[in-house]
Amino acid sequence: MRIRTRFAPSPTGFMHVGNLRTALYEYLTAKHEGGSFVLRIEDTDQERYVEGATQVIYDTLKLAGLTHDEGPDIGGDYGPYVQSERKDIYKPYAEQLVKDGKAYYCFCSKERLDSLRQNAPEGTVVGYDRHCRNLSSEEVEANLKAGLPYVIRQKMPTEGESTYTDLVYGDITIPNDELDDQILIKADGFPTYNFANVIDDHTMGITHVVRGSEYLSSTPKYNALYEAFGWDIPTYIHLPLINGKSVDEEGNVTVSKLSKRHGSTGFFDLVNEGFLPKAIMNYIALLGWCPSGEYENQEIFSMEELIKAFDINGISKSPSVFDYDKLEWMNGEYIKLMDKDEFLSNAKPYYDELNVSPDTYDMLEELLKPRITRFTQIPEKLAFMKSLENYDLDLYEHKKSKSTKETALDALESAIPVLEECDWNRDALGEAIKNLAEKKEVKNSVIMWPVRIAAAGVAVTPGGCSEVLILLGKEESLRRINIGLNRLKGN
RNA sequence: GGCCCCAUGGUCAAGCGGCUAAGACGGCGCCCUCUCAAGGCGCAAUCACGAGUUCGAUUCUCGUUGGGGUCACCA
Repeated sequence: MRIRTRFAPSPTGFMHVGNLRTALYEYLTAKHEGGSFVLRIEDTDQERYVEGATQVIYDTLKLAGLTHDEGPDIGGDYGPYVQSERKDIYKPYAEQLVKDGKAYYCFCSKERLDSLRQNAPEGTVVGYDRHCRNLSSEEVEANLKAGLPYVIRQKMPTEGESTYTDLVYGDITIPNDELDDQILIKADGFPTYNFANVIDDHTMGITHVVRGSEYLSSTPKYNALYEAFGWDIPTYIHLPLINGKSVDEEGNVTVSKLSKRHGSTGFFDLVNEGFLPKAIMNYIALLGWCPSGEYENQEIFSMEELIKAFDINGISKSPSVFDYDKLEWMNGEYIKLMDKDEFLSNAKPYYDELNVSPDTYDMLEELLKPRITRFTQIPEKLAFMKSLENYDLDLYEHKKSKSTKETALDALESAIPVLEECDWNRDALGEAIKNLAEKKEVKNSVIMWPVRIAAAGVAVTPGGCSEVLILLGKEESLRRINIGLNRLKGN
């Protein structure tokens, strides 16, 4: 059997990383077996329509590297792939069920349903009371003729229990009296999500339904539908949820569904913060799934490797906490793996902002690669290049480097003429400073420390003395060192 | 509240009756070093609790506790 999975997001304009991980697992489930990955847009909720939201979905999948084989934008043999364009196919199915005595028209008003809920005994939650389940056909006819608004509900069994098998969670059994007579067709004529989902999955030939574990307890409702139509029930793969962790003012740690208060949860929010799509996908692949065999203990995976390594048996049952620190680390790993071109194209916008000389691109890559975990950190790392801040002279004091204000003054004074004569490249600068230190019979650091401080005006710089001087250029470096010298002299 | 699911370090997690209970992130320490990183080496830190099954339970069963999910004319 050729596996077919689908990603069925609703166009809300926002792609939660949890949804994206579901999409990833759907993609991997299909691709690992050489199957098809289908994109379907679930837009049956007309009130929630958001302009341009579908584009966000396409953009996300593209950036994330999840290439769908069928979808609204590329077509396929099972279209249309947008539910609102399929509107007309759902109702006949529902009416068929009514004809078969497996569903019924319900004329209950929203108000009646609300009061039903409000009048429920305290602390309990009640479902629909099946008021219209046994209306006589005359009553139904009359109501329809009178133009009363109606929905179509499915008759659910009221006793016994339902069991199904999930590939991750095993056998799940739910008492049937927990199952409501669910609405299939809404008063606006649109199908409910549940109903459309089943019709679409079946008519699109979906073999494996991969979704979040929040559907675990409502799956029997879906199955009841498959059974009512006499269709095969798909293979279910429910995924553990992704949580976030937060600490309140009193120091209490709480874990709950990943949401904004834990940090960014939108795919594009993360991308805008500097997280690379590949790193995000790699990270969420490992959230709730663990590779085994030859891939055991591997952390960095390309999409191709994920496809090869993916195994449903490795999916865990318990929810996991989204760890931004680990994502940050992984992002840094991806940066380290970049080749020259890729690194530069990512860094270039920030370089341009600082008027970085192309002569220093290679050196900057070398300096920055181990020091950044996101490209957005570049401005902060190179802030010293922008201007010389009015730094504290105590910076010249450094015990380990054996630097004091006195030695610093002397170092700068003697370094200036040397630097003025020096070629402005790494080797020459390094050599010149070493020679100077040798001549003065001091440690290299006695010269390097104050020169770097004078040039940068901050204690922490990416790279050392020579690198800082090169980044600033000869003229600017000497200007700054002279300023440092004057300040040390007390002017 | 009913129902369903889950339970190994701070986090991701391996384990699928017998192990000094992997690995990674984070933390800490050391080395390297003109700063900060990176890198190398090392350390600390986990089987929620209680019964039962068994020669032997992290692993199997039951219960307790804790956590999560779900009970819409939302998807």
